[in-house]
Amino acid sequence: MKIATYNVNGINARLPVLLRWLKETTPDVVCLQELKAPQEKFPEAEIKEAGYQAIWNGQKSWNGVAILARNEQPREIRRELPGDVEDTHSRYLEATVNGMLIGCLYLPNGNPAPGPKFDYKLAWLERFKTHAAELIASGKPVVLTGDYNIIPTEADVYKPERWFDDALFRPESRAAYQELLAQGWTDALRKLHPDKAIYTYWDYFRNAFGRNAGLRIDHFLLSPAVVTKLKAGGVDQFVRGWEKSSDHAPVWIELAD
DNA sequence: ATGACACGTAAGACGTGA
Repeated sequence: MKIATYNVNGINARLPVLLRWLKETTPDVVCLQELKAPQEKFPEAEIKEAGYQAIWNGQKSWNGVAILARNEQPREIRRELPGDVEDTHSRYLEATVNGMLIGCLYLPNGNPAPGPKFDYKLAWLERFKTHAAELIASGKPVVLTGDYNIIPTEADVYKPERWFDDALFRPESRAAYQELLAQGWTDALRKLHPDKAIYTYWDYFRNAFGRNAGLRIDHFLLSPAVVTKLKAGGVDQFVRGWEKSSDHAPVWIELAD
């Protein structure tokens, strides 16, 4: 079973790239973030034509998440992160596919920090930690994947000193990520490649991709029942080099059946 | 310190992203 995550930065702007990537790599489950499309503008027909059934949580202009499954209908569990009825951002979607619980998340960016946007990020992280603790306590196989907007360590950024004051790398953000790991979650890509420089995002400016000036901010956190099945994982970096690419690349893991 | 690029919205810049 291959599970992938991809921040598309606009599902309709990215549709040709998305369909090409699906066709070439045929993941079984796909979590998408930054749809940047309202619920009714999701390209359901094209996705279905590609062999995927989908659930999605759209929003006009910003945010938006989706879960796709190949030849299968994802069974929706929830479309909101619990803990704040006032939160209107479409940033979380949860479903079961093949008995596996999949959480698809688009964590707030949080810049500029400090400020209200950073406060929102930290509050979202608190809610996420609470929910993650409940999920891991269930003992079920759970995969929490998406754009975390957190650079976990200095090994996950091309030039750490440039990012110390950024919301993605500030101590509060990194500490929250470590607290998730302390709950018992495993960072799948880091476990598979402990010493490798792995990036999942390269900004559009200054030829960042050509210089490999990247960040690792899209992650897979696995519950213990899933870690035992982990066979492989990586970044489809070649997709970032395509015409009209997102600034993120798809990330994937392969699990034993 | 700034801005470069891309997206959506909406019809010209502007807010946002990371």
